[in-house]
Amino acid sequence: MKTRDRIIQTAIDLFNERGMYKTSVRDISQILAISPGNLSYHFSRKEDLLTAILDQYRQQNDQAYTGYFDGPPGLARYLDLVAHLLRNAYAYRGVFLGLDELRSVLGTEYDYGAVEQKRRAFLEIILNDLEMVGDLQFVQVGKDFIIDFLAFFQRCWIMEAMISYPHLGESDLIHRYMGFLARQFMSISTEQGQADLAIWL
Amino acid sequence: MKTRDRIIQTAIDLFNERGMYKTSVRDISQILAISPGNLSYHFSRKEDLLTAILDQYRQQNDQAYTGYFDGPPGLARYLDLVAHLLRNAYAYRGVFLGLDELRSVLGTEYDYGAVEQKRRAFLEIILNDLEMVGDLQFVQVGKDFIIDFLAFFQRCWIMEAMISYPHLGESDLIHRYMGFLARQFMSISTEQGQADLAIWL
DNA sequence: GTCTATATGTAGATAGAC
DNA sequence: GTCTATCTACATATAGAC
Repeated sequence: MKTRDRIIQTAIDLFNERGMYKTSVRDISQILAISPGNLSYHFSRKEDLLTAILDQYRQQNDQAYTGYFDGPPGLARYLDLVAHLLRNAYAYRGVFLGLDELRSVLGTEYDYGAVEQKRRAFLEIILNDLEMVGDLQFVQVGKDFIIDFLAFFQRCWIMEAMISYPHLGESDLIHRYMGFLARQFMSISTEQGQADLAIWL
Repeated sequence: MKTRDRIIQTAIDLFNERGMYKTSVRDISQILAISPGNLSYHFSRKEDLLTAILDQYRQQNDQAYTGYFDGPPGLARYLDLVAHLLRNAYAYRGVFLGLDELRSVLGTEYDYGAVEQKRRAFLEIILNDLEMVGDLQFVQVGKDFIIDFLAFFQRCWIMEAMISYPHLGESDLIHRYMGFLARQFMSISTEQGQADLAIWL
């Protein structure tokens, strides 16, 4: 494993354990038994390291989406996709809790607006498909609202999870928040769709 | 105004403008034209300052709740309460974005679990009352889910707002997120209740 | 590419004079 | 209460050996 990748992985681990705020680049280099200067060679600024981590996260999410679109649309498969996305976010939770430091990167190096747009575009396609195959129906609750809800949920659940349930592990959190999501979907699911929700309730 | 209170107010302002991460105690003392040592006299650690700010925020929220409970229950009055709470959160947005630093305080000095419990207890009373007076009905969507939703929404909206819509001002954000909330309430409102939602849609 | 050594600027925090 | 002076730790940057 290349030093660059080992730095990224160790940074993710430490960010998750202690938080970005309490993790110095010295801590990272110390655990890796490399010099701070060496770390500086690979990532001249802490923000560059952050950007690299975000890129890796985004890549994993893209793969998850691609996997979904490779198969037939269906509520069960979509919920599996979301669970996959939640697990990805959990793996990078330390970064998302460091919002304050993150913002400076999101504003400049990272085109967050584009990511946001893509996510909403995907959601619209997915929901349309699920309506088409008869799993969802948007009579009482509108499609636009559900897109807003899903965007909100996917972006923020990990923060609430770490604040409100810091003692829970990954699987408990996934179960809790997928259950939350499933209950929201109850209001827009057909009878056929509701069958797919059952395992998450 | 006492120096202590001036420190708190200046800190809130700077946290909102630049974020906690990029605001040093030196910055605060410089704007106030006092020495860093003097600031340390009032708040020996930056975390103590954070705790004081959180206390003030919590006090303002408590007042808002008290104001609601002083009058008759009703969906319109409840939505006004939420709008009030959102405005409070906006006023302290810098602190909430500093989640990473916040966590160390929440875990130790600040009994966040108790605050959380109280909030959920309030929500249950409020929703029961609104059901009683005929504004809400929990047939398709359960009361427990709505409590989870409201707790999630109130805790996280400001973070999504600052990430996704950093260019919007207070009133635009309040309008947007109250609209989001109102659309969720559509699914649990009686005809009588829906009249109260109209102004937020 | 990787490392040591080192330098600079800034952070939070403390000690002691007034 | 307020100040100056100072301590320690950190992020960041650079020079130069291997």
